[in-house]
Amino acid sequence: MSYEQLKLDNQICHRLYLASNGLTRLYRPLLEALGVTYPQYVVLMALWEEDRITMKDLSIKTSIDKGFLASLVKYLDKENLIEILSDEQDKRKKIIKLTEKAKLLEEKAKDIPLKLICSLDDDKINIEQIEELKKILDNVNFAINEALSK
Amino acid sequence: MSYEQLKLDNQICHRLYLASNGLTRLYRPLLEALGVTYPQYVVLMALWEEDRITMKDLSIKTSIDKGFLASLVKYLDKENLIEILSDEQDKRKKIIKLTEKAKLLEEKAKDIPLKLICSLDDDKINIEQIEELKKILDNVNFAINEALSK
DNA sequence: GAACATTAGTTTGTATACAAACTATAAATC
DNA sequence: GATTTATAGTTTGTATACAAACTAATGTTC
Repeated sequence: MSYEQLKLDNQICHRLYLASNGLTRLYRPLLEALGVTYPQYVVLMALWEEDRITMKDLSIKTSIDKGFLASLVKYLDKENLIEILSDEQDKRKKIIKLTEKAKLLEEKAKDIPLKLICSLDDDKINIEQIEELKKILDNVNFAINEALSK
Repeated sequence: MSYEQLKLDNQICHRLYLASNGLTRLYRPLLEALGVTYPQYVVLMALWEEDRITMKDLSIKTSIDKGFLASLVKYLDKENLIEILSDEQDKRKKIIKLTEKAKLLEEKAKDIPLKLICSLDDDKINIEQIEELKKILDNVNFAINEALSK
């Protein structure tokens, strides 16, 4: 007598939840070589792309909540992967800057995305599907952000 | 000088991570009416579909880790949404059973999936895309599970 | 049937994720 | 230029998420 729309198998959200958690678990052993976790790695990726940006900009770029970002940055600082500078113009702002240690890690990290894809059976997922997935997820994420900001 | 494959914009995983977190946030206000969080709601959906199953089967059905499931079940029990029976045949097993209170909640929950979809702008995401997404995610999740179990 | 291996479930420790309340600085308004 | 408002970032509390180590019951092997 269960409602069709409440069945787990009909839930797109549950599939996304499983995929996201599953990928984080797949990343774990690969990231161990860098000594960071998945969200910490996301922060590093953002900084490898654009160094010396504020907490605010880092939060926007990664879409990581400012509160959580504060704890990630605290950890990365403790691990000597970033430095926290203060903005002389605007004393509210903090500028996050990669250390040499973190810059060297980028070289070590560059093969991780490919390794992750390769660990997945390419009979099940091919390039076209990945591209299609990317496009749909961009639309979904856009719609989610729109809905959340209402 | 940043490596292309490390750019956030090229990360399929980051999109999945954002979509999953974003949807959980969108669910939050809808689930408030039930007094449960997203993972607790997943457990309820599993039980609405198939009541009186073991922790093991519940873990398989929801793909929720057994350790985490233990804490969810503990909460649902405290909230009087489930009862925990012990299997007389096999004393290791515990059987999870919905209470009347939880069965009544199903009626209240049945509109939630539609409400969630409706909160998203349908210019951005349509039915065909959702179906396509579902299909691709099934393949991705299959490949992830295969890779994780190696 | 004693010894060993397997299975079901719990506990513990650490890291995520995020709302909400907070502090400090800067900008806007009068 | 004092008052108000907005912004950048921190802290706190609660709930995920999961690995790893654990307990207790069941199966298997000799």
